[in-house]
Amino acid sequence: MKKKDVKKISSNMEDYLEVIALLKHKRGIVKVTDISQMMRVKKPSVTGALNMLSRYNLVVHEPYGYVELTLEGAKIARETQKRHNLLTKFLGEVLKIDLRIAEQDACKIEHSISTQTFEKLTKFIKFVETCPEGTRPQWLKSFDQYYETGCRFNCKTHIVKSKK
Amino acid sequence: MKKKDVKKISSNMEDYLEVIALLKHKRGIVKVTDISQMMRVKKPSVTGALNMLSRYNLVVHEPYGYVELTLEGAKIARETQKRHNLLTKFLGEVLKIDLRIAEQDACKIEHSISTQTFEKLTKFIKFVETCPEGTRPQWLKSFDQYYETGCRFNCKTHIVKSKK
DNA sequence: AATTTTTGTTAGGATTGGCTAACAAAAGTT
DNA sequence: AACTTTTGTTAGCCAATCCTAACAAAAATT
Repeated sequence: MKKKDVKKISSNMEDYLEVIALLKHKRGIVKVTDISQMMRVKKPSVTGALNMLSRYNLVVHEPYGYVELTLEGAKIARETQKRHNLLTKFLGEVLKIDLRIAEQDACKIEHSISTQTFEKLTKFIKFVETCPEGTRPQWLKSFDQYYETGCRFNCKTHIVKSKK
Repeated sequence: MKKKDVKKISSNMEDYLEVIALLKHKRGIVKVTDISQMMRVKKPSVTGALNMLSRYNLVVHEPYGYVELTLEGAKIARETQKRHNLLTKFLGEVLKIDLRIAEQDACKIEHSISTQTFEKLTKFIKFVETCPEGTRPQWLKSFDQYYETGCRFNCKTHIVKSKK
């Protein structure tokens, strides 16, 4: 099956898969009620979503039984979570957005970013995290200050000074 | 009317408003066919969307007439475009994502970012653009290299070297 | 002015996704 | 075992979007 033939599922379905994976991980079993609570939708909506996910072969779900992800479903869930975590990290750690808001934004943006953006951003965060200067690179601290005060210290000047 | 009372419109409606504003700006008048082409939907879909936007008082549209944005509609369109441009800039100029892809991503993400993220990112870009080192700050060049080669030159070392 | 072409609307249908009310099944209690 | 509570499904409804086919209005042509 070529890439072009893979029917893309909706953001919504991605969200369901993500939640199912999370519950599976946290509790071992996945029940309609739990999904319902976590997704903040009523139970019939969950039943409906599960039917659709079953049609796409992304979950296995016998009526009144537990919910299981298929391999394909688990894969999509993992990928979605990866995007989610990446974005949360970028917004939270790099930009220092409030965690709650970073989470909310990540939750929505996660369905929209291209592979290329995902990869660039991954590298970018790695670039920030592996900075030899310590936890937070100088230039980012400089940005923090710029954001707070509207002023900036010149990177070069600063470093030269610190060597005195 | 308090903020909480403002009924939020869908991403879709935001897109229509954005396109209408764009056409208004480019051609002076806005016709169903143009919207249809730019949105890549059929004309009946446009008629439908315009009816909905009219109900929300975001456009004025007499049957068979031109389309006009109301003040409120224009405001939403402007804000959406601002988010769009910001994201395109960030992805394109900072991360150097291919322009086409940056555009596509921006187009989707623009509907999802919080005010806080918008503002932080705005400052971030300003921080990058007003860098005293020239067009592209040293740390970003360093990232470019890191992305290309997987290796990084130490910022301090580099600067010290360049002073010899 | 009559005809043709273009443009826009209506009517009717599909899909996704959510809801309530009512019922059925499973689990827990006495 | 019988009853109650919890859990899950079905049925039926609504809204947002999109579509096609058919029609109506406006614009352009002859």
